[in-house]
Amino acid sequence: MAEPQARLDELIARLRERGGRLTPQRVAVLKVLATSDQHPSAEQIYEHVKADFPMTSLATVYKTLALLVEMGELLEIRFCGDSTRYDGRIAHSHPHLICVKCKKIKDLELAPLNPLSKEVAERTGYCILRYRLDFFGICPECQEEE
Amino acid sequence: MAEPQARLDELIARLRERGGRLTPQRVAVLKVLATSDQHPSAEQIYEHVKADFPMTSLATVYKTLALLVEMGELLEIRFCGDSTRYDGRIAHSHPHLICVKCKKIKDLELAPLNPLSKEVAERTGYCILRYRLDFFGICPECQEEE
DNA sequence: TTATCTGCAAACGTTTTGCGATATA
DNA sequence: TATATCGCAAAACGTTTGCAGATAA
Repeated sequence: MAEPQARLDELIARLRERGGRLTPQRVAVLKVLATSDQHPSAEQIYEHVKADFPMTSLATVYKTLALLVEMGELLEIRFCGDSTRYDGRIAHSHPHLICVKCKKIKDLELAPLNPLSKEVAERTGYCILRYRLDFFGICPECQEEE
Repeated sequence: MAEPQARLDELIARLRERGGRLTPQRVAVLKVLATSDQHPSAEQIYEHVKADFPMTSLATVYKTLALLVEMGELLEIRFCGDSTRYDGRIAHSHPHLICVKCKKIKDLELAPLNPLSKEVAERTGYCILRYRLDFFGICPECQEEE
């Protein structure tokens, strides 16, 4: 869990290193990603960005997200029936806890699976790039509502 | 890894128990699911089914898949940028190994994560329903091509 | 016989694209 | 100034839906 400001600075630095331009729209997207622990969708990011930057388009949000994913600075979380959610605060593989009712996504602190990744690589001959570990369930709040 | 025929019989039995009708289109879909270890997409299932059943529609394939998912007899595997893939042979949560180049999906035999699920449930108060553990990498064949 | 299921075609939501206009470096 | 990036609107894509007709039980 990087500090939002530190993470924002990091994202800006990475983009600059890459020779990318720092347009206000992009910085606004980066700010949302570095700040939010809600694992927002593209649409949600767009809504946030529009709040203090009304002339931004959804297409630009998507283009920025695609760029960051390609740079390895953004994790995509896609699960069935819903739009892709993004984790820009922690860029390395880590487990998530997803509520199937309210669609809330939380980061989970667990022992990293890197040793397991290594074992899988050795056993299968695959070059493992990343993993996804997601637990699907019902959060305490949604359990109460039932 | 259930025997294809046994798994097919099982799927048919479950559908019958549920009061569902065994139309030829449905049985053809079940057959593909019980037989294939390729984790096919809806489109791929449709192509297979059309081979010996040309008057089937893609909508019917989707409807049958949705029914089986709801029954808990089919696992959906969705990853970014691609269509949903289905695992009808092993219905309980289990890890997969996905090649990001050729999109091949293989079942992985690992110690089950049920103890970990339990730990997560206790620590978070969530009621855990299932999990997904997917390793993304490049398979030996695709590594050679590079 | 009748409720479930089918095929069709249109609708849907998300994401991507092509373009001429704009603004960063 | 040059070119990366922008907003727009249209297209693409996978998936779902409504409905009239067909069919399994």
